[in-house]
Amino acid sequence: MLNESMPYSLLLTELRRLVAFPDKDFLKLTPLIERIQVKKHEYLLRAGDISRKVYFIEKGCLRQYLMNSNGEERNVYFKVECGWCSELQSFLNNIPTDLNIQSLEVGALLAFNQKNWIYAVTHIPPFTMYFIKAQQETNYMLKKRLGEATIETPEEKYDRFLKEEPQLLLRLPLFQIAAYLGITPETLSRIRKKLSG
Amino acid sequence: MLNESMPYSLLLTELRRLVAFPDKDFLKLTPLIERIQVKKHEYLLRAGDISRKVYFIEKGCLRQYLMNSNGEERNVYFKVECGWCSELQSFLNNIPTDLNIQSLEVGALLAFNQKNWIYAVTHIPPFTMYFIKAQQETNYMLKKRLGEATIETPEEKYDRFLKEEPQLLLRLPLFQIAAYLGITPETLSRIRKKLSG
DNA sequence: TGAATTTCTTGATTCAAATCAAGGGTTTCG
DNA sequence: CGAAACCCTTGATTTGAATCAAGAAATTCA
Repeated sequence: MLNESMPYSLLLTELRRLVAFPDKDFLKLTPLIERIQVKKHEYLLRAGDISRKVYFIEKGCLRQYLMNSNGEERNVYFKVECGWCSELQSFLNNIPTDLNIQSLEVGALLAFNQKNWIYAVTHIPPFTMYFIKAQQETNYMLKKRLGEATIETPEEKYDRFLKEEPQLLLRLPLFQIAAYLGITPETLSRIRKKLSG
Repeated sequence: MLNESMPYSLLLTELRRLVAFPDKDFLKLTPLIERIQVKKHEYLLRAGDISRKVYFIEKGCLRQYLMNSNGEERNVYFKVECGWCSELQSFLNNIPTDLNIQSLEVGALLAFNQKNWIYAVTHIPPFTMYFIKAQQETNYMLKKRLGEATIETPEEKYDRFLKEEPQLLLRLPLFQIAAYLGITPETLSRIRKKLSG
């Protein structure tokens, strides 16, 4: 019986959060995985490149972001321990991406390359089902954030952030949070002052 | 050999856009499908309810939207012929949704209930793979729209809409487009006047 | 440790889009 | 067909957040 002290235990725990994942299937999965160490501020994917890996975070924090022609950035999401970070549009179709993935901390990642990921998703049924459910979660989060992005005031966005993702406040610089909420650092600073004073 | 004049041909065409879909698998799929006629303005899902169906549009136009506590609405997306419309967070987990799905035209839909959909995705491999790819497309679209929602000006948003989804302009009222772009109908009207004059 | 860099705060000002308001046009449907 | 409801446009006004600017604080790393 696989347990929590073994390598890959974080991944197994995450898989079992959404589906029944028999040990025998997990033993088919682990040989497909590569370990990667990342530095703070290291890039894992840059706009214009083709995504070659799907990442699972054992330790650290990644951001996925878009940049417009003026060089302004918007963070699509942050992912931390037990989260996945990928850009499948590019990864699955071998086309250049518009998105960037950057590490914001020293981190430890698990990675699948294209061949191994496609093998896993087509030959390990519980992984397939896990993946569909995980994609669905991301999808739902994005739909909600898209609605909120244009309907909420800066203060409402910050309140929601505090309520829903307070742990991120402790590990991210405020200007990254501003770029996530879609407001300027100055506005964020003023909201925080107002709420504290 | 299945062909384009049969029932469900639109669905088959769409499935084959993303994966190889053998006739024998398609014949396993079609018995799982229900046909639904919808009226203009009919609701297929309301916030607070549990989603019981996944819809494929043969004819018509659906919008998926969020409403805030002031009753203001934001359209997450519009889907037309050959598109899917669903809220899997609710559908797969049997929990109430935050989202609404409404028909904007008289329409003809194909629908899967929960039991049939889960059967299809677990027992018809090409459908599984199709679904992962379709989810990934939605995901990518949402990430891009989320970034654009907070970084672009109203005029840039309308320009992009004209460039990327011009066909929607011809079939939707302008206030629905405004609620999609995240601007007021007045602002949209002024942008259009400026561009035409 | 300390200089250099980066990040955060605060103030003054500007401006674009929201809001408020009202009239004209169009569609719906009894 | 005609009244009612809905949708779109235009104008006047307000306002909240962006921008511009500068200095303080914190962090990085040689």
